[in-house]
Amino acid sequence: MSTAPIRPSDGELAILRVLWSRGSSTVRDVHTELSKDRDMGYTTVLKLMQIMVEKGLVARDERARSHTYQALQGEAETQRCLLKELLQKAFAGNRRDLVLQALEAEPASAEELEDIRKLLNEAKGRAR
Amino acid sequence: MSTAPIRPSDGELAILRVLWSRGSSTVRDVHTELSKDRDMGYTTVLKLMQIMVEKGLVARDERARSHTYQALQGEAETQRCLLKELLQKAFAGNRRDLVLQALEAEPASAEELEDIRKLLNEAKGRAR
DNA sequence: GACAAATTACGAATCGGTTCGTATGTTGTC
DNA sequence: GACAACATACGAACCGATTCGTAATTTGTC
Repeated sequence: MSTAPIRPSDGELAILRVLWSRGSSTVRDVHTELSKDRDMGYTTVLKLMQIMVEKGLVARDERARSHTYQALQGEAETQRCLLKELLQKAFAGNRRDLVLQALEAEPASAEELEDIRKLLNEAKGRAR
Repeated sequence: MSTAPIRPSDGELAILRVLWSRGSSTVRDVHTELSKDRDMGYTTVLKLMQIMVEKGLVARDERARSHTYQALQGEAETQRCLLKELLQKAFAGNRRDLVLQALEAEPASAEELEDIRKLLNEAKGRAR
């Protein structure tokens, strides 16, 4: 029923991240939030969000003078989409290698590893 | 001592993949290999590989008439670079979530999970 | 009502990546 | 040597993403 997730660009992803964490937000909200990291103009964010509406990435509520936007696809869904793409392009579909590099990217704490081990056990329950 | 890995574009990554698997190759070699999947002109591949030389992604041996190219950065190194980038941009640095989505992207076989579990144990040995 | 502040709309410049046509040079064959 | 096949070099077009300036509109304040 739901369509396949749309692959957001880097800029779009940054905006989605804000919408996921803040929920419905105005352009000003998003711009304020993003300005903490990067340095971008207000209308740049506005334009990007307008494009995202066209693409179906976000919905716009125009009832108030300041339109509010909300993400139309979930965070996990989007992450999976991007990860799948990288898995194919850079890892030839080999998930074992991907997890390996994820663990080696930076030293993992014992706690972090324990967290991941739990995930693995849950996945094992579902495995065929 | 070695410089940080260079982030290859999608096209460059496809070429690197060929160089990693075939070793030193000519433009023709790479073009033949890539033509199995996509449909791209010979000079497109040539141009791309020339640019990669400029960027320092590959080295070119011009002694023979058909120049041969070889990758200057390793596969694992490049994978880690790309993964790290995605980890920051899409997962806010949360590796647990990344592994979670990797496992959920497609159902994993018990064998695959066992493979990954082994990785985890090795990482645990190194953890602190 | 007049003015300042905030907001949306939109065209245009720019940039990196990609693609390809064409020019030019080299090699091998008859 | 002439020709065909193949190689490199390179400019140019194109595309999506990004950025921003400017205009037009609405709102709030005095």
